[in-house]
Amino acid sequence: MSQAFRLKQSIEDAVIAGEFLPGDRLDEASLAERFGVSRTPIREALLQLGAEGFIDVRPRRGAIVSVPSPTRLFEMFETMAEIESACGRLAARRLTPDNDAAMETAHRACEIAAREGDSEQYYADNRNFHEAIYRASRNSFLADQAFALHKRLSAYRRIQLRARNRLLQSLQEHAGILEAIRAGDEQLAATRLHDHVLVQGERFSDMVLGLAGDRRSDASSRSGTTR
Amino acid sequence: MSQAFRLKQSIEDAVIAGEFLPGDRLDEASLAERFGVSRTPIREALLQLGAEGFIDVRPRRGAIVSVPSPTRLFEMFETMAEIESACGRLAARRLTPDNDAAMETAHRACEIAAREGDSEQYYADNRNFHEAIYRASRNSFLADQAFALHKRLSAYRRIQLRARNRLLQSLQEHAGILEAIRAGDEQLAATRLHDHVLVQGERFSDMVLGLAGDRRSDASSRSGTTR
DNA sequence: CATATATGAATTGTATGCAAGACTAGAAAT
DNA sequence: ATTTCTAGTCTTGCATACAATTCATATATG
Repeated sequence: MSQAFRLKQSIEDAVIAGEFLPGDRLDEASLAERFGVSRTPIREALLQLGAEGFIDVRPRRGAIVSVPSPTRLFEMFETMAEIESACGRLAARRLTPDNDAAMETAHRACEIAAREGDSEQYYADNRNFHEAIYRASRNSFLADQAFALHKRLSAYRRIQLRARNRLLQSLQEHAGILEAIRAGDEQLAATRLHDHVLVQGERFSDMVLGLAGDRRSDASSRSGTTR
Repeated sequence: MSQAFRLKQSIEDAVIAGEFLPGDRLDEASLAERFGVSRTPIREALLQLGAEGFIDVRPRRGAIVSVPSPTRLFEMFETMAEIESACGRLAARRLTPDNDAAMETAHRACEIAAREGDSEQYYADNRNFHEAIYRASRNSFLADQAFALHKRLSAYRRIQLRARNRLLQSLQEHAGILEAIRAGDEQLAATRLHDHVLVQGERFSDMVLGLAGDRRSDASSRSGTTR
């Protein structure tokens, strides 16, 4: 599986790098030619990426880079916010000097990139910072989940960071998150991470989602409670 | 992919049903014979299951049903606890009459199974109850993640629920969770769900730690029992 | 002119064959 | 007796071939 594994990584990298955009078709034959292999390991790589949710493999109709609907995208970011919150909560509870130092290093790198306004560099350093938090949760499984989702959202996060002053605001939020984790304040760390990821999207998504069904506008939804 | 997709489902079901125990080898040739297909779709199914974390495909060394270490298992349950907390928090915020009714129905079913001490039935109804909460988060992506992890842990959860009085305690916890969600108390719902899930994890990892040492030999010696 | 249909091209799904790495068992050596 | 080496067998990884389905284009029909 050496071949297929490398291919999976390569294709995933290409998608993350933006070489294939959401909606682009991932044709088995051309990928096979591009990488100089047969279709078999290409298929295996694509199916694995499909299982991870990275791409969309539709039976008999080929694979495309996933195109989440706006609603789905909100949901993904909201989930990311919840998972990062969890990481921050655990990090605040279990912080070790090692993890503290790693976060500090990553934060410093972000600081430099932000000062220089290098959004491409900030994008990379930002990822390292968040990864440091995932690891600081001292739950490698949770960290894996967080990292996987982070990768899936990278295309959209990148766009988000294009805005210039968003860089400095992001950095400031990072400082606040670090502070809360170091203070061992689980609740605060969780809240700040949540807001950092979701910014103001949460209230908006609540609103959007609320349109679908009747919100719990009190009385009516609570009428049939205990019995 | 019709073939491969069915196979993926079948193999996953077999693993969940306990037909293949953790540590068991998933040989391509015998699976191919069993399902009357060639190795190709079998390989594709296995690789997908591997990407989802259900099984462990080691390059050139074949696939086995994952055997998480006690530490890993605890991490998985802790992650499950965090994800379920998140579902509960959102459910408390967004509860609709539909979702409320679905949870109520599932809860009633659990009640009956618990009273009759039917742990196999409770196992199924319990799953429905938790799924109802996932859906009540009104975040289908989060719900998908929750359900996927729930499936991965099913083998361990099932064993856990064997303990008789655990059924009644579990039911009581369910009631408390429902109450908190209906009251719109996000924090309480999250805490109660967290504890509900993590208690299972802790109990189980205690159990695993108790018989830790033989691991593999234990799994293989039980492979003929099937129930 | 629009819609429906049919035919050919392109693409995916599965089977098979072969090469290469991993496992097993037995012999040799300490 | 234990360990190391080696030969043979078994399993996986990849390529190729063929079958089945979808897609595209052109033609026919109202």
